Amino acid sequence: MRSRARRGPYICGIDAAMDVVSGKWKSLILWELDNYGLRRYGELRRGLPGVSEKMLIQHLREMEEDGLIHREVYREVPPRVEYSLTEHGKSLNEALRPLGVWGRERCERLAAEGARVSA
Amino acid sequence: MRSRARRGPYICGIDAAMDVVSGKWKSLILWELDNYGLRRYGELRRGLPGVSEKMLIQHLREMEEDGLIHREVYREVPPRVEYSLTEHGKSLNEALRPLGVWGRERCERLAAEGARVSA
DNA sequence: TTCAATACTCACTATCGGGTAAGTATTGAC
DNA sequence: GTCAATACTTACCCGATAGTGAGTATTGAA
Repeated sequence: MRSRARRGPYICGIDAAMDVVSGKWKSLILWELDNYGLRRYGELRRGLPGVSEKMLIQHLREMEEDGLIHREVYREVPPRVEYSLTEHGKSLNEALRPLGVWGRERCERLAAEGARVSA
Repeated sequence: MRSRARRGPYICGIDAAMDVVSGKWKSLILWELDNYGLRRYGELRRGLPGVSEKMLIQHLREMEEDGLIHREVYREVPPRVEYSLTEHGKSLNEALRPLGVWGRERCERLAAEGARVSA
C-alpha cells in the first residue's frame, strides 16, 4: 500500500504545508481535535459525517507520521485510542486560520451571487 | 472534459479556500502574478519549470472562473494575453502567507532531522 | 454459545488530477 | 511557399486518491 511519497523536496513553504494538509478530511480532523482537545477514533468518525473508516485511519496515520497528531493507545477491551494535536498540529491550525476567514468570505460572496442569480 | 465541479456547498471556510487553491501549480501561479504584477502566458510557462501547457491553461481558466485572476487579450499577431491578480487573488495570497511560513519552518525541521539521521 | 463494542485491516473498484504529444489559427518575414 | 512566434486545444494514458464492503481480535455480558 504505502501512500505518502512526498515529504519533500518542496519548492516553497506553501508546497510543504499543502503536502501535509491535502487530503479530503485532514483540515476537518485538525479542527475536530483543536476543538475537542482529545478525541477517540469512533468520536472522530461520528464527528465527520461521510468519512469512510479507511480514509479516516489513513489520514490519521499520515498526520501522525507528519508530527501533527499524537496517538495514545489504552490496552483495554474493547480497545480505546485517543488522538490529540501536537504543538506542530496546533501551529498549523493557527496558520490555516486566515485561509478559513478568506474562505468564509468567499462563501458569502457566492451566496450573494447565487441570490442575485436566482432572483 | 469539464473539470471544476465544486464551487460549494462547503462545510467550512478552509474547505472553500482549498477548493480554489488546490491544484499542483495554483499557489505558484498566485505567487508569480503577485510578484510580477502582469504576466504573459509564455512568461508564466517559463517561470514554472515543469508545468505542462495543458495544466497551466486549465489552472488559469479555473482561477479566472473563481475570480482570482484577470485575463486580458490583445488581438495581435502573434497573440498576446496578459494575466494579473484581482483583489480576491491578492487577498487570497495574503491569507496563504502564514501557511507558507509554517511550511518553511517544517522544511527546516525536516532538514534538521535529515541531518541528524544521515550523521 | 453468541453477541456487542471498538478500532482497525484488506481487497477490489472507481474516479480524478495530471502528463505527453500532436494539432490549430494568424500573419509578417524570408 | 514556408517558417517562426504565440496561445492555446485535443486525445489518450497513467497513477494516486478515495469509496465499498467484508473480515479480524479481544473479552465481558446475556
